[in-house]
Amino acid sequence: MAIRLYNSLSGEKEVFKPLEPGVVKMYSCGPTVYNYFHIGNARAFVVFDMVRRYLRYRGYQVKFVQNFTDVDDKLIKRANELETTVDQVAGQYIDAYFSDASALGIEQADVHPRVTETMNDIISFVSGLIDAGYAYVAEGDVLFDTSKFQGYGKLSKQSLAELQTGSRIEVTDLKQNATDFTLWKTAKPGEPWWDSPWGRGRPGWHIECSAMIHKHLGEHIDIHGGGHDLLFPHHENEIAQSEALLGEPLARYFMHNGYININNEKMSKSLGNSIFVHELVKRYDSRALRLFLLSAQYRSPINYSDEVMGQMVAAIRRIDSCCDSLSAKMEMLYLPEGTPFDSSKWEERLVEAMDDDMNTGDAIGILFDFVRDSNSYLHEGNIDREGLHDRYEKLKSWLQLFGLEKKSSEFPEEDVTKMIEERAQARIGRDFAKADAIRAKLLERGIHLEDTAQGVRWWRE
RNA sequence: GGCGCCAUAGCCAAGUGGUAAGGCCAAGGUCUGCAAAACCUUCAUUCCCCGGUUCGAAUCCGGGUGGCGCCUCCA
Repeated sequence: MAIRLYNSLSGEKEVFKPLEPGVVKMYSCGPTVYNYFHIGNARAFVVFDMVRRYLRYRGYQVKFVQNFTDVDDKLIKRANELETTVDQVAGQYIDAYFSDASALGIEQADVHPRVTETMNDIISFVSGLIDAGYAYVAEGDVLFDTSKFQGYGKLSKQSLAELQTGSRIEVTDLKQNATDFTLWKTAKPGEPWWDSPWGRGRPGWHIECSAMIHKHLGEHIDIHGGGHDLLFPHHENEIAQSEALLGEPLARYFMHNGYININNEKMSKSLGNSIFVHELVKRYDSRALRLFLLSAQYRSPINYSDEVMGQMVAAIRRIDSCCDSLSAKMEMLYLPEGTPFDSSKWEERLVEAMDDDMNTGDAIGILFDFVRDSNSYLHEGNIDREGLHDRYEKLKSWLQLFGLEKKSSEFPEEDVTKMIEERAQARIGRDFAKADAIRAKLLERGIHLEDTAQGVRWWRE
């Protein structure tokens, strides 16, 4: 069985075969750190985190790089608004990225390069393009000459002629063709700058990724990812830069995730409906948000709403409940040892779903099938230690694969424990009025109690 | 104008030629001091519409209709 991935280059699902057997080099476009990231950004981060986890799950050694754009127009604008420096703004939102991403179960990449730390490599990349005849200098700016690169448009499947006629790109006097794009930009007064052979300035947007990929992963990589909106022009331009200088291919597979709508509307600044993960993780169990982001296959558009989030919270509770029940039963004394549980059929189903272009919608369906099956097993009562253990381990390994494992940081507060104990005593004395009063009191604080054969279980909303 | 995507129940979502997974919601039942959780049962004769191919189509082909994205910073 082989993994198949939809490759934006071909527009088809292709059998995944890395350049070097067993090793995957992967790059995904990270955030411009001028603000907290919103759920649209989050989808891309979660999707490629999931891709990375699954490739590892299937035995690949994955080297994953995701950048931070820490100098650009938006950052400069933001720094001016706040009357502070670009460095300060970038630093603040990089910290915020790591904390919000971690809440979403997104693992850190192997390298998180920053533009400001890659300046020498960017400058020599641009120099190389000029020397090779693919770029020209115009009044301190450096531009890529799209007419010189034969493959321009192969990712977006646009011909140069069409792009130029339909173009809304700002045509300046500096550009030889409307589709030419900036590699290096002269600094205006008050803007951050770096010395270069073309004067003081800073990199254009696209060049950083080409330079970073080259620096950290080499001349060719296996997977390049990002949101669908990056397909053109960003990734098209990266291909042009990298392949002009280094030869084909920049990446063997380009993967693009779909959009998120908010209440069936496009999320956009002008509608003022952007939703930031930084705020959302305060309202919901962050695993519910991650589950939402993985609930559909990554290329489908998904729609965010409070109703859907409510469904996700319920779904997470169903998983936790199954996990808790399995582990609670294992604590029982006098369990027969039994025989190992054969989970290979389940595993086959999951792998088949995920191998098919990371079909998390299907895979999560299978996860819930397994939850139901495990609950039935528990319900029948004919349980044994091996059966419980093996099911528990299977469930755990799947939750880890999806990044949905429960964090064990929730310790009961002392007074909660005390009240639960008090209620247990009341129940033993058959003082149900008192027991129910305590339960109601805890519920007001969002704490739900469940009486089980193994004692009281509780969870927080 | 060019390139591309999508349409499956109240909500979400799998299913790409063999007769509709799964989750949430809802109804009935079992269990429970009562709840909750869990389990069992029920919940789309039907997959936007119209043609066609086929023994057979949600799935393939043609034509509609309705949404959407990119071509400008953008996940």
